[in-house]
Amino acid sequence: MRWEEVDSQVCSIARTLAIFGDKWTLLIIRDAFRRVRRFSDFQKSLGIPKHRLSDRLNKLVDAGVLKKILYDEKRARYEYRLTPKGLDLFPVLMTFVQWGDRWATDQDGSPVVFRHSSCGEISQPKYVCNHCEEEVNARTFQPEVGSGIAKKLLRGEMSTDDAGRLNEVIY
Amino acid sequence: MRWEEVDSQVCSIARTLAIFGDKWTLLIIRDAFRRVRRFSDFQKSLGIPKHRLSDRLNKLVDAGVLKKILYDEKRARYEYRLTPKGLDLFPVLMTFVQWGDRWATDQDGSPVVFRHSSCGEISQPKYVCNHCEEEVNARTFQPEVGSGIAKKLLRGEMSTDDAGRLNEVIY
DNA sequence: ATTATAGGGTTCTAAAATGGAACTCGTCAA
DNA sequence: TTGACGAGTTCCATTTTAGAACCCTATAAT
Repeated sequence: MRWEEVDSQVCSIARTLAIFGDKWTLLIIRDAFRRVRRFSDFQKSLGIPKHRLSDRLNKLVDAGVLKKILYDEKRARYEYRLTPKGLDLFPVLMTFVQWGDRWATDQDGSPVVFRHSSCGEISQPKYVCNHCEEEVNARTFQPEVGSGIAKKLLRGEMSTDDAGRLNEVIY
Repeated sequence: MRWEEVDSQVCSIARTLAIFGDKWTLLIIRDAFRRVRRFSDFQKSLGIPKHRLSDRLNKLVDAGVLKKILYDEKRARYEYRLTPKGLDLFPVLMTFVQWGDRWATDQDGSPVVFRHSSCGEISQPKYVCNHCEEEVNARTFQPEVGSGIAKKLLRGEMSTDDAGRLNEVIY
């Protein structure tokens, strides 16, 4: 595919990357989770050029990941806040944190740790099957054709070739 | 920060994005999990220009995420395979899949579903606390200064200002 | 009343990243 | 001997980015 077609791929990873697959966007989201809300605060925190930030924020609002909330009517000033769609990125950020903690820190260790307010412990969350609660990994998880592909095959909008290799695949 | 400084940020998200924060890299990783291994197969699968693919594969090898395995001595042909460091990206990809399934599919639903071979069920994995096993979200997870920041504060390599807002933060 | 400042945007140019096509260079198979 | 394959490279046009300067409105300071 060409990059402009990425978001029309029948692949949730590709479609998600179509929104977040650039240098800055996920850092903006990270800051939003840290309660950064205003244009100038994002700019200070990230050091991103203004027009780039402006562009990214608008795209995230268009994508429904952030919403603008008026806080100064006269000057038309807005805060940028996570929508439910944006808040749902929490696991994405946490997997980045965990991977970075394991593979991309210096000798000082994890910059930040997380305390789970429900149990009070410092937690390293894990990714488990919602049926048996066992931790999952690439070897125990096999992809199968889902409705998103199956329906397109039925309607003849996809070739089995495109969908083909799925059942011989690790992940 | 400027982008070149991103990987020196004391932030695991920033450091992870320094490797994967571009259009193609995570799609290459996705394909690697799908057992795509050879240059031409990546190219066919992705439609990425060859020199771009070449560059990305080399960077991933340098980063220790992929390794080259000789499969044809005479012609010096290599396969690209995930290292343990690369395999550890599985949760990252799965969170992308889940977010995309929830927020970026058409009406046909999830393109791909996953069966957990341990229990035999179609699974929607969830992210749980490793102590109490409760599912986590932004509200129940509070960041605290970890050793990576604490040690730098002690050595005077960071200002409390940089570390400051951590304890009033959601995520 | 005048000036300064904050917040948010634009516009311009130079530098970097990207895409597309053509070219190379050993093998291998017909 | 010719053609094709796999894995690159090289060159050039296009797009994306960064950095700086400039603009505009409304409040705050003198």
